[in-house]
Amino acid sequence: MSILNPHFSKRLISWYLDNKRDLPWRKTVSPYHIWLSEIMLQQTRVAQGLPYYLKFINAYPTVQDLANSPEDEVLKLWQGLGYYSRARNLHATAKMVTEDMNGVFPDNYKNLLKLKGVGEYTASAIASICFNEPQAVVDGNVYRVLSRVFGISTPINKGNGPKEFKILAQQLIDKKQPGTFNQAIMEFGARHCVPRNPDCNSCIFNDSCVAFQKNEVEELPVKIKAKPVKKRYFNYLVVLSENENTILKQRIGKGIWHKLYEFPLVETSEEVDIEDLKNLPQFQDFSENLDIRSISLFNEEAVVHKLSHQHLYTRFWIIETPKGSQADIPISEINNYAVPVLIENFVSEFFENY
DNA sequence: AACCCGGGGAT
DNA sequence: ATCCCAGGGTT
Repeated sequence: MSILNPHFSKRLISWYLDNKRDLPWRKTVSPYHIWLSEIMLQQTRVAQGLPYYLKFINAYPTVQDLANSPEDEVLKLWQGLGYYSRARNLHATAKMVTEDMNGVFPDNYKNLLKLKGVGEYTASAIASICFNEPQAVVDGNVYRVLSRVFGISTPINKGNGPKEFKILAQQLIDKKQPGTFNQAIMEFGARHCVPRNPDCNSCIFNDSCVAFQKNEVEELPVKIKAKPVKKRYFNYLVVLSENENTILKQRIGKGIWHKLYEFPLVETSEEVDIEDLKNLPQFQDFSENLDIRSISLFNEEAVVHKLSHQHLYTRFWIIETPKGSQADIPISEINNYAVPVLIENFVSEFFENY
């Protein structure tokens, strides 16, 4: 017999009050601050998101400040945090709240869901924490805690798995303190019921946890495996003019790093040498109106930039041009542009002693 | 329903 | 290497 509501929530919240971390967004119920923290923490660890949260509330004390900032500036502050659609949607929502909603966030789950970048999880988090609405959150922590404590082997990322867990979480939530319950179950998953080697012997649920009793803790939750990563081959064309200018392009359309900046890119299906590169139509388009004095390869060994779903084998080609070429961005100003970490790493290495 | 979207930390 | 992280949008 598994643990029943309300014993589950009482035990959980008691644990939380004794063990919760002291985090800045736990000192407020301001929808702007809670919303900002929740967007940043999507698929992102607290330790990684925290410095960005502090940067943002410092740069943008209010939603109006965020709305009035140029998108490029928001992306620059977001640089390095990944999943950049979050930053674009964040900015769009700030403008919507400021311009169309009189600067006031929606105060309930249903209307919060209408905001760009706010899905079921985030709407539930804001509604429960800021407005005391009993909407249960279901994130990676919740899947893990519930699948183990209740011995549920339904895959969390297939079919009606998500719905099944949402229903259970909704049955368990403490309707008098939904925000505390939601944060408690996530904190418990993050700090105690961890993915690997959890300390079940000291767990508050070890008298009732189905997975512990059946020795299935390591098998839960069940998750369908992702497809293997794709390999891609990037050749960045790093222009260096005699007067120390370069060329940056903003990425457009679909795909990774939308709206971030990078050097002109030639993608190939495999690694290429300098002669292959020169014969590629993309390179010929690039060099059409460019007076190239020399081309040299910066890194013989490709830099492998690893994303969740693709590995980018990257080589940087240094292309020297005379003064007054098309290169229009002073090298010293590259740092003003939002660039992928891959580019940032190259820039800091290459130009460190330039 | 399947696929795409980053970067980093833990094991 | 592999897994996972306070998920959401698009197709």
